Amino acid sequence: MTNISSLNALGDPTRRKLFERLREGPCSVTELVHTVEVSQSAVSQHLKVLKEAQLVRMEKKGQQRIYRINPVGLLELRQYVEEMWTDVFKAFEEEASRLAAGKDQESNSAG
Amino acid sequence: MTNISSLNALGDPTRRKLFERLREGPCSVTELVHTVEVSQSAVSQHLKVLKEAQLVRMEKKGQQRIYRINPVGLLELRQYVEEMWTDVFKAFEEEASRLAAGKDQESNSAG
DNA sequence: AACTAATATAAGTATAAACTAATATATATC
DNA sequence: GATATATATTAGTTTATACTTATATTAGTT
Repeated sequence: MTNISSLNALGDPTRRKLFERLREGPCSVTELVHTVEVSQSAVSQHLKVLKEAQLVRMEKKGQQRIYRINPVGLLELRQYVEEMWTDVFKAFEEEASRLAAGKDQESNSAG
Repeated sequence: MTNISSLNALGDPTRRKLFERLREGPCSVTELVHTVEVSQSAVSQHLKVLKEAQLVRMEKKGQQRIYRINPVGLLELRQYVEEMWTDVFKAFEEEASRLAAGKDQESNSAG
């Protein structure tokens, strides 16, 4: 569970920009290069990372390489976050009712 | 939208471990140090990053500092992912029906 | 086959970030 | 107030990674 590559991949702001550009629709590498301020080489390297995280996939079209979002990685990420969210929400609900019942138990035991 | 600090914070595997430990419940820094294989100093630094991303919050208890998950950052992350997911899902539905309707339009226009 | 366009890969460099050791701070206890 | 415990912060080092330049690959064009 800890080794969730999509989180790692989206940790970088340039990759996030690329990913968010792709959310608008599939496009070529050259187009993607225009959306960020790094070299074509850097973009290709970022795309590789995103691809390995299954956040994007690639399709050949003539000389072009068309990239688009791959739902697999995003789904993985989504499930991770949802699981977290459910747990945290549950924990907070429990704590809230605990506090509502008897708030100053801890301060009593301390002082 | 691109500058989402929770994604950045959870990009690091050590911080993810700490965060996931906290999901099980609040605990002190010393306890957190035991869950990872880095120094106490490193843990404190990671906690600082997580705190700045509003993924955790801290509360004093005697000499101890009790950390727990802060839903704010997680909610932010959740919303980001959900928005992505919705868009991507929609795009894929559209594309699927487009493919079902007339699959070989592109190959016609190319050749 | 030579040439161009689009992209990927390799190699090296620069930068950021994670880490450690040492020290400072805060709280508690004697 | 001295001492111990828990944690934060500082400074410096190491490591990872993002980046660039140059080159290789792949596909299309003449």
